[in-house]
Amino acid sequence: MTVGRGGLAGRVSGERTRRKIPEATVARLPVYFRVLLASVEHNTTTISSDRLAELAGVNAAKVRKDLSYLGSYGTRGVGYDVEFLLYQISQELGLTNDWAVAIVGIGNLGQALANYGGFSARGFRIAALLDSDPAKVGKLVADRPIEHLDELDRIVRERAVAIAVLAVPAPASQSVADRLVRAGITSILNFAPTVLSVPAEVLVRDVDLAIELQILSFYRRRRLDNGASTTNGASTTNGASTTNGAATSVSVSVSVEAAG
Amino acid sequence: MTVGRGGLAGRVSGERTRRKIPEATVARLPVYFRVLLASVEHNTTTISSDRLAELAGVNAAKVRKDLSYLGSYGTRGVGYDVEFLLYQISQELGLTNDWAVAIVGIGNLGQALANYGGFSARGFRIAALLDSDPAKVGKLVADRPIEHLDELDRIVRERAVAIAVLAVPAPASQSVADRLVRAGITSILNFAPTVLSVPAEVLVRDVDLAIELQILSFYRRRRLDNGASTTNGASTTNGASTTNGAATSVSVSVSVEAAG
DNA sequence: AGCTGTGAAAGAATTCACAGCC
DNA sequence: GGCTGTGAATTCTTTCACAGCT
Repeated sequence: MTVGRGGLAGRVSGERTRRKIPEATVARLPVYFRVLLASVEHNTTTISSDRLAELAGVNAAKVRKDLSYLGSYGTRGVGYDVEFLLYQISQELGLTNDWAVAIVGIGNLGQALANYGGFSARGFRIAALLDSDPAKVGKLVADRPIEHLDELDRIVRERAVAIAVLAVPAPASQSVADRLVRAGITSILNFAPTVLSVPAEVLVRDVDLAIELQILSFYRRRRLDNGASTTNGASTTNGASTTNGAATSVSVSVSVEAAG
Repeated sequence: MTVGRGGLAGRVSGERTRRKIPEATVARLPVYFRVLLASVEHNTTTISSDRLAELAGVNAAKVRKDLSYLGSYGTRGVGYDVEFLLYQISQELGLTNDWAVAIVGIGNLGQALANYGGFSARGFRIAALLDSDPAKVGKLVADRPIEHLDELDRIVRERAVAIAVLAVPAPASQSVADRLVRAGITSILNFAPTVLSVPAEVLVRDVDLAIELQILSFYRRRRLDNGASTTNGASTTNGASTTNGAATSVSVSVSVEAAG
């Protein structure tokens, strides 16, 4: 349990037996991670829960409680060591694993994701871009050729792909998901506005962009109705942090045949 | 309170005094809405909480409780009238308002959003595409010309834009947000991986795509650690529905100068 | 003096379970 | 018999407030 500060060096043993981290906390850890990443670039070596809370848009008690689940590595009177915190969080989120990710469906959204630099910076390596449109196969997106969906099995096996980002149109999403599962994928980030049915051992997380707009619309309407009272409703400034149940998804013009 | 079924006709009065809808419920209403929209296309006229729960990936008690906040419009022994429910929800979410939306930052993600048909289907009208890169101005995306960010004030005024979708790179996001606020925008859907600071009356909702992957990674790792016990962790099949605190954002290659 | 870590209190969300209506 | 609506019980999350270390 030493590992003071400095490099993100090896952890000591006895870490597997950590308490269960609440879901709400899990959802915030990536935000802290992002903020800490920015701080470390400004050569900040130490940060207080107050400051971190401000940057992340939450309150300080929450930050302390959240971080305490990682094991209470702060120093009273001082704060947290930024690098060590980063290490702790990346460890907890499994970002040290270098997950291979396949993006399936290279329409506008798929391209946007392929070009998004943030993934690699945060422990995810894009290992394949797949589409079922022959006209797209071979084209380069983010310096990588699009491959045909039929190659899925081989690619998953050879490149040890663990996570698939599903960015195909809604009507194709279930059948493509079925193929992903058969190929051995166990985690899917689903951007299609559908509820996928998959075996229990497969994790699915939904992101639906239209739903986000609808939620925004709800709170806007409520504000207007209530005569724009400032101290009301949810999420103001930054830390909106509204609980977002099942999220939505974008279908976007991607061509993936309704495979079977 | 008549308004039986059939057209989404006029509501009766006395609706402003409805109880406060919990945040968690607000986040799920759009999911129900999406599912109901699909059901109505299959000519389903009536739906039970059980069935709706299954389609939405949640449990039935939750569905009933959620819908009860809209006012208890189900029929015991029968279920809910699909069209009427759709009307109720769209009313509640303010989808009957036809909000004008501006997409700011027309990189890959901005384009993906512009081409996403789901918005208009759900009460949002894309009223402008803005970018600060002169090379992009005038180009057509989804049959609409990109306009220069400098036109913002005029466009917001003339087209009554209420909501902005911010899809610019992270470093530009705060300054662009400042401009949006000055132009009179009061709701922002932020895709940049930053915590924006805005006046209290402005609503911000964050979506960070990398964070979604990180959350997925956490649960995957935990499963593996625990020896893949099936009955554990969060979110299995469909209704992942993990609470998603402050979400993340994608920066994507969009060119918007750091205005200011 | 400053800031973490955490029990205990308060508040929200979920789930149970069943009375009540069709 | 089937299904809604909802209090009550339970579980999860947030917030408070302060003891305890540096």
